[in-house]
Amino acid sequence: MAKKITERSNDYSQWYLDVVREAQLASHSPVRGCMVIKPNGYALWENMQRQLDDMFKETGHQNAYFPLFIPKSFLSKEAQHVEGFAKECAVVTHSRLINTEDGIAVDPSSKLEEELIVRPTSETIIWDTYRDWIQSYRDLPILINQWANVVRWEMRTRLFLRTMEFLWQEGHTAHATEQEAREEAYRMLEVYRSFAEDYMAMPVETGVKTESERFAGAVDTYCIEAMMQDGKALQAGTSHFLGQNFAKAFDVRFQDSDGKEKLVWATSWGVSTRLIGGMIMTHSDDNGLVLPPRLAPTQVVIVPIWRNDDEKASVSEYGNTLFQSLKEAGIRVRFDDRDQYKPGWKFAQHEVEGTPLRIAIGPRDVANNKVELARRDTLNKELVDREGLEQRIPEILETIQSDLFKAAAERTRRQTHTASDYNEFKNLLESEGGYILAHWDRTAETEEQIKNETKATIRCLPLKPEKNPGKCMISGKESPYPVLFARSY
RNA sequence: CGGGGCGUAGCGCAGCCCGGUAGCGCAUCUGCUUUGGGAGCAGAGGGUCGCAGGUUCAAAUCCUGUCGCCCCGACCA
Repeated sequence: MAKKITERSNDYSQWYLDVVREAQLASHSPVRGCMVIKPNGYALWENMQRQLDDMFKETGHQNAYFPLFIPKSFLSKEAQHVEGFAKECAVVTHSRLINTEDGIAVDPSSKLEEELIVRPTSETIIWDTYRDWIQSYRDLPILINQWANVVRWEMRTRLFLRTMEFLWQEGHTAHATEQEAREEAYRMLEVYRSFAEDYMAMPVETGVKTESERFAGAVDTYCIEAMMQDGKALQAGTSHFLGQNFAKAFDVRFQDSDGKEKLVWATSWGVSTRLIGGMIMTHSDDNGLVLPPRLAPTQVVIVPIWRNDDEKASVSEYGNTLFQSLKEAGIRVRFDDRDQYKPGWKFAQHEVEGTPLRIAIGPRDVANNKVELARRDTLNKELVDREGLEQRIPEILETIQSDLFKAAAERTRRQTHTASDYNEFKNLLESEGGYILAHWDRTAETEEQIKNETKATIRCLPLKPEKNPGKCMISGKESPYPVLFARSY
């Protein structure tokens, strides 16, 4: 009778798909690698958007919107950038369809003079535009964000974690000095860290990427990395210090206060619907989705129970009053009084959909002035007084929020290991998975070798490293501090 | 791009080997009884069996081709 969710221990990948389906977050579309984000999933994204957007505004950014299509010539202006994205671009070549005997076909006569790229990211078109916006240091900084969809022609896709089209935000900023741009990149990384930890309840490691993992066209890529329950790491957000690479490529100069003409300094930063995948894999269990209260579309669901019309009348009134009162207290609450479903069905459904807190009320509770509270994260049930719920429930929600974070942080700690030599490294990777801190000589060759031999990559060089110099586990050369390895999504 | 799987009712699937009236569960609709962890009974509606050829008296089933999606590996957020 229970919903068919594969157990995590049995098949983690299938479990993930089952949760996404049963929680009604998204479904596969007829188009390979693309998904339909269903209302439950989109509501979650909207809550993330709202919070992030506030945080961007708080740090001085404004939203704008740039085109979906990018002239092919733009993309080739920055050498590293085009190299990084060339292999995964959707290209628009024609503008018209015609009817033929076999149905519909591309009209050969509608071939575009200049082909258009569906944006994989917007640096190029934005920097082409910024050139016109910037003349003087007085025009700087430019602090812009855009909410958009992007397309990357991926070989292998997974709902939310990697889809060919995904939703994201991309911030693009222009600055007069290197220091200012670097500070911006750090600032936004911190915004991401705080969003991940304080709202998603997902503990993250902050760090800087190695050259091979760096964003194409960036000087430095900073990231937040999160550890999933199956021991694989997820890159959850990135913030790039772009140096003057795009300013050079698009000839974006400004006249500084000293009268000299200079190249502009840049950053870009983004998080995507991938965060939803990360959140699922951070908190959910074999019963389905578990959501942090701060982002849950519905924080509290009230399920009424009755056997006859009299009970229905009294329970409905009791429930409705509670509903109104919680709503006025600013809680995202739903009174699920649908008559076509029985209470047991609703319990199970809200559980699989991850609603953080359930309130059940029946005739007994009405008589005793009580309600039954059930926490989604712990599955604990408790009979409590109706009195004072308006104050108590926000507290419980915050407790759930912080308990989720603590549990995930504790799990991540357990999944973080230290390897003193390569053998131990490989053994840990096979037996435990998770993060492995190990010494590395900072050469691309060693990094490559480890990746080829173990499939583990350097997730990042932690921004706040342990201060214990050592020797690279491969080459034996000096390493100022251990770096973070893991297999990843 | 390799390897595997799948396409049959809204969803999940069986049927295919061995050709012979297209089925099951869930969902939907009607009625009655139910409601503190996914209700029961009775009845009803719903299908170009992915597509195109072929074999045959007869094809979901056999043959050939083709399209698509999913999963696992090589690239990436």
